Amino acid sequence: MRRGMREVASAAGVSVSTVANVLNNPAVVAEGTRRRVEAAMDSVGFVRSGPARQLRGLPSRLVGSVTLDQANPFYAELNRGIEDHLDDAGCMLLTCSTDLRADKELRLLRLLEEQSPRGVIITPTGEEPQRLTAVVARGTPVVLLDARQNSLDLCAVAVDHVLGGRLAGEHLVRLGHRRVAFVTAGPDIEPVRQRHDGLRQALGGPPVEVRLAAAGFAEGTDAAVRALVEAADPPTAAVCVNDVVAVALIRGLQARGLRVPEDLSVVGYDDLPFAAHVRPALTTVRRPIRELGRIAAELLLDESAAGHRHRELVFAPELVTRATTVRVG
Amino acid sequence: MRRGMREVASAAGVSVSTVANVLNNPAVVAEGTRRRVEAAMDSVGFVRSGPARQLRGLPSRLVGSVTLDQANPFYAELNRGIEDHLDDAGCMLLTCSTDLRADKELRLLRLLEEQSPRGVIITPTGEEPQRLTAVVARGTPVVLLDARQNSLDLCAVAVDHVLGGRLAGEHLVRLGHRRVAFVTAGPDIEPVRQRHDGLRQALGGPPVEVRLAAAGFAEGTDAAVRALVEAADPPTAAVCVNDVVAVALIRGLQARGLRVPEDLSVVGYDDLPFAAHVRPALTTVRRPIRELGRIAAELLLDESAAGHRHRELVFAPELVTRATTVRVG
DNA sequence: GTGAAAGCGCTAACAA
DNA sequence: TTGTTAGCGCTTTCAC
Repeated sequence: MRRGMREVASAAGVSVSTVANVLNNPAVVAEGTRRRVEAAMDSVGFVRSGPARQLRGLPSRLVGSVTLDQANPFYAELNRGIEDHLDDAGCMLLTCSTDLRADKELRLLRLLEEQSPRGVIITPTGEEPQRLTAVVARGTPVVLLDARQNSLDLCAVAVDHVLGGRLAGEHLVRLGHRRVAFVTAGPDIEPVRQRHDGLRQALGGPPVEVRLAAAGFAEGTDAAVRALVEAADPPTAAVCVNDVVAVALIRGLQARGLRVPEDLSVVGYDDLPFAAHVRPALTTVRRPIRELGRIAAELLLDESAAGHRHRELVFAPELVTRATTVRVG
Repeated sequence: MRRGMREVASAAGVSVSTVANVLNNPAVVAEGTRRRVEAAMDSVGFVRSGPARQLRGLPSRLVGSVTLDQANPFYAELNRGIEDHLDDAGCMLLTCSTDLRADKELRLLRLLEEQSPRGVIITPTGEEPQRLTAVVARGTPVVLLDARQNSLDLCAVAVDHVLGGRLAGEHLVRLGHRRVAFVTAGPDIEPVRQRHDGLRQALGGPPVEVRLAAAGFAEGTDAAVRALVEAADPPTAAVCVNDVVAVALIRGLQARGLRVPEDLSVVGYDDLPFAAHVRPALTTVRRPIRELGRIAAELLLDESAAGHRHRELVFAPELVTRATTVRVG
């Protein structure tokens, strides 16, 4: 069934080392022999064995990507960026989703390590790096995504979320908003806290905090929306932790007969492809998602290069003004 | 750096085969020895080598997924379904994107084969199965996704797109529409032709054909939109090849000052998560995307089971009526 | 220019 | 109950 170098060798009437030479050192083999071997490869349907090469200690062509959820459009886009860069290098991407569960992350990292990948790009579920410490100690290169490097010395690709939160806040302040909510869903992981901090800086004080019950498009928004609009001194604007939450919020507001932006201005985060296409079009904070993935892949592949030095790249997000924010009295 | 069974063996003062027994046949090894070996595994940081196991002919834990574009929300969702089922079986997913290019597909299939995966789940770029024939002949299990099985005898997970097109068409006919357009982007691959056929059946005649310049959310819609609305006898409704195209169309219409659904009813396809959240909310044809992925993974893993018989599963899509379609004069 | 041989980490059949 | 051994497909010296 599976034809290897041995089959090629016997079909071409040469030894396996000659076949190996054709593959790895073609200059050294005679023209005619080379042709014969190449023909034999075609006719037997030769497929080089990656596992065997790895066993010999050659660099693996596999790279792991550990995100929160590859179905989430943000991570899907990110993975595509990673894939694009890896593809140029003949490498392939193993994608996995942790669902923000530390135990699943741990298990996935183990599984990944067993494939002896060239490295792993990870959006960590938590800040404590114990899980990663072991992986790093065993020599698997790790690139952090959307997480600042901490005790571990690693390459990292990050976004300045403090700036992102500040951009959103300053925009609203410029429009005259004074009471502003920060709307999240799910746990307060580090990037979320940073956005919160930035927003607070811009407002000169803490925002009103609102938490939706789930991260999905329209799940569990009702209670949060009610809390938001029925507050004693209701906010006039809301900064959301991401575009998905923003859309869920807008939908919840509309369901209660409230208008965006007239009754509440809303700012998203990420500028996912759909952000420009919901109605009203979403004002949001953009980060260059695919580029983030590409750079992460680049850093990872560079780990194996001689004289590699770990680097941390921080991207600056930018405000994209659309139709969900307006000036307030 | 990387600690294997040998290191564990010497740390525990046993032979490698005893370590192997602890791993593969724990019942056979003495309680005390087992504990000693397990302790040694922990202390040296043992990671089992997948490549070495594969070399020995054990089943691979890698599965390839070849889609058009993993950043596309449809395929992202699909891959998540695949991942979920694979994860239960301790397998991992290699995702790659062909961008509908046959040459890239071919190259990716080669790369995948070199990893000797347990199998490959593929949304083929074209109908000619030559590329796949070779893969199948070499013994790699292949499951077709969104493609009917053809000359090759393979497992396949498909959606009845003729029915899908018909559902969209019948809905519009019920609303009194007579002139209906079919709006596509990109090449007419088989699933697209099937939707077209279904629509034609419902209409009792061919739809007006409109092709957007690109598949992206809002790219190149302008000319197509103009052609659509400036036709001598303009259609009153449009069935789109997918939700992304539908949103692009709606946006193009709105940009020209036309209203949906008053000036044109629009039907999408897929019911992607955002479909319910664009405004007006999209009437569309739903298929159970994640489930499709799960089943595909299930079929693939079953290929290695004794007595496996190839199966083709066809899912029926269903119409989801929202706000982009209305009754016409 | 070509081939023989050793060994990567593991498993499985057999020996002790 | 544990150890010895051969070999999976490949690369890499080193001889020829």
